[in-house]
Amino acid sequence: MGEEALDAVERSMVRLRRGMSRQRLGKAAIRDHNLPVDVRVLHVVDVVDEGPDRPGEEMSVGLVATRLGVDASRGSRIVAEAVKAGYVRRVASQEDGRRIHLELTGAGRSVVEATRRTRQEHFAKAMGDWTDEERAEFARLLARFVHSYED
Amino acid sequence: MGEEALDAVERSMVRLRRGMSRQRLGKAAIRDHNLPVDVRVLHVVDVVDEGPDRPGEEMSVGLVATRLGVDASRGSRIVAEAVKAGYVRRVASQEDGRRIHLELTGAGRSVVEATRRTRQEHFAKAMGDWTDEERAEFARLLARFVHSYED
DNA sequence: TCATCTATTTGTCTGATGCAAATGGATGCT
DNA sequence: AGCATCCATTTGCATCAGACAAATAGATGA
Repeated sequence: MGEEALDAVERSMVRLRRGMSRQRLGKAAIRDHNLPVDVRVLHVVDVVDEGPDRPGEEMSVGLVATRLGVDASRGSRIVAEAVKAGYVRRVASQEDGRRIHLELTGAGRSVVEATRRTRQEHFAKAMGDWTDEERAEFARLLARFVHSYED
Repeated sequence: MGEEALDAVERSMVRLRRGMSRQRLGKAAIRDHNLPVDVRVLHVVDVVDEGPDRPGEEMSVGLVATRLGVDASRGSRIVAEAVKAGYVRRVASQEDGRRIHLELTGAGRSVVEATRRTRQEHFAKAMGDWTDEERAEFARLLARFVHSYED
């Protein structure tokens, strides 16, 4: 049942993953493309923008680390970079002195919007000759897939 | 036009990418999960299994490097690992002494099949409650997406 | 107050990776 | 033929990401 589809999805996913990880830009590329900052910083900005898992919760260094799939210490350093770059601000929790809320700064918000727009253009090009129905269906199925996949 | 769909796709892709790169298994995980070899070796095996870009062409170290999105030197080293692990064999080209063909060994082929099966089960679980039509449609659109995306 | 727990930071070591130089065969020109 | 040049691959070297473990610091409960 759906053997072919499964096979096709698997092959596509392998290639997609490769295509994505190929985008890791080194320092040289960053200089050449005149990017504002390191890509890792952008990841942090994205994560902070996504907000906490549940309402009431606050963005923390630990949560960023979890989302990025890295060690807490690595998370700490990456967040420090983002802060130094001026895209993320640390706000001390009033309730728990160990905890630190992370917020986007104005600059951070612009970066989020800019990168999101860029990515969207990129994807829009990939789906250039699709019908609206196909785009909508793909968006729906992909979201569902990602949701299940994250377990 | 399709603004929402585009936004949804973009967000899903960001998360998917994170989920995928999170799977990078360290040495410890390999030991714990009792994996046969390093994950990088598996990537090489996958690439070699996919075969060359065009018929007539042969798998080379350089092509593997390109597919993996790494430097030629890195490619060379990773291929060397795969060879050492016994999954890939170097075959000297009879036409061009500089060139080396890469082939899967029997063990390499088994690894490809095993990992492919594992991944399929993984994805099958993620699409467990989908209809056959949805799976087929997703497979179709995803393949199309990946194809365009690889430019 | 002390013990313990948790979030974050810092110290340190390993390994991935890129860049540049070296190697070695192929090809073309004189 | 001899030589210059080119290209695929390999090797030397330096850098940076990232994990593990220890240190810090506030919170909480006995």
